[in-house]
Amino acid sequence: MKAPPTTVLGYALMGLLHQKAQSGYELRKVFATTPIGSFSDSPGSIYPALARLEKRRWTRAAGEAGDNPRQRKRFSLTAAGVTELKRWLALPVTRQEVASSMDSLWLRCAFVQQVLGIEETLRFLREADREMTTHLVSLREYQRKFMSSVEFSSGRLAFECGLAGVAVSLRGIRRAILQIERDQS
Amino acid sequence: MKAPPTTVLGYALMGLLHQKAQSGYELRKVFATTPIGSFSDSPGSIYPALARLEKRRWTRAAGEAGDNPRQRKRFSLTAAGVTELKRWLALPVTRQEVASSMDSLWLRCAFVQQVLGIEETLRFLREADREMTTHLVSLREYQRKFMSSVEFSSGRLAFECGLAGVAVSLRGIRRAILQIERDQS
DNA sequence: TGAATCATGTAATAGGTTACATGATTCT
DNA sequence: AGAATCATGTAACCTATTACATGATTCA
Repeated sequence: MKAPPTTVLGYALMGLLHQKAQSGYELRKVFATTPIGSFSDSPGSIYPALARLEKRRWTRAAGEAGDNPRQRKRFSLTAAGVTELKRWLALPVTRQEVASSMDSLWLRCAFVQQVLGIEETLRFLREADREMTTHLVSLREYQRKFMSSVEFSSGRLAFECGLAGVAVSLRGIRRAILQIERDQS
Repeated sequence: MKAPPTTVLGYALMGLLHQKAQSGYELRKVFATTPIGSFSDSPGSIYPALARLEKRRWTRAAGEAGDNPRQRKRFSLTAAGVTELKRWLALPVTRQEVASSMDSLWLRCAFVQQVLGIEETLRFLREADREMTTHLVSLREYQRKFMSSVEFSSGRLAFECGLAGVAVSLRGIRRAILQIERDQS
């Protein structure tokens, strides 16, 4: 239908810039040295992505000394950038995101509390809970219907690990919900 | 360095064609209706991918009636295709694959036993065990060093779920190894 | 001063996504 | 016959990847 405003990488960069203004090089190091999603740290992905954000006026680059383009730049979110980041984080959790874009969901999960606050986090986690529960049910149904034959068991292993991974994530989310509810009362 | 022979999608198609010769439409339905990886079922991805495989002589298309290009085709693996699939499945499990291409690893896992047999499956699973163990250790080290501060806990949630997911997968793989060893004796 | 690293960028290429197009078959 | 679905394909666009290029800074 309509093209999405930017890519998951774009939102990852915006989330990191929301924490603090940084240079492209520092952002690359985050991707290279921390287990935040699985984004490439290659300059060929980061700098074009930053340029796209700048063209949208969601970020602003401040050259630290003079206007030499080869100088270190400090990127920061604009007000419009913060708005867009918030919009993306507040987007409803869909069945499709849970089924085939868990990386995007985890990324939103990583930023939502800091950017939107605890109320919205709770809403977000409850939505994730609901959608993942549904997804898990349909995975189990599929397993019952089509994976019951013993055939080749490493194929089953792949399926079961995927299923177990979803189940674990769901448990984590439920625990987080309970924790927040406990803290609030 | 050098471009990979084909994409993960290409190997997914080859793995499915190894099970049985199928049409592009049937392959699309597999992606649309089963939880095998998260490949798009759009014709714009499947048919070009099949065409690439055919150009490499890894698959052959047999038109079922006449040579009308709009007729249903039945794709099957050639001998060279089987060789290439086996080569890919036998590739060593690397740290990098475990850290940022688990989808490729699960796909290999799903096909390895059927295509390479039980001996190679055991070797594959043991390699995966080794690399995932190492990865898990480094994740825990990162957690100890940088995630100890309480800061924003939904960020921690994302990290911990990722970590728990790896731990669960690893348990699954170890259980599979034990199962195979038990069956062999 | 020379080497390593910091820091930003570009060019070529290839793959995926969306939307569109087209013909064949099946069902009512 | 008309509608729905089966079935394959193409075109435009965008993004990521790889490799290369270039200048600035730091440190021995």
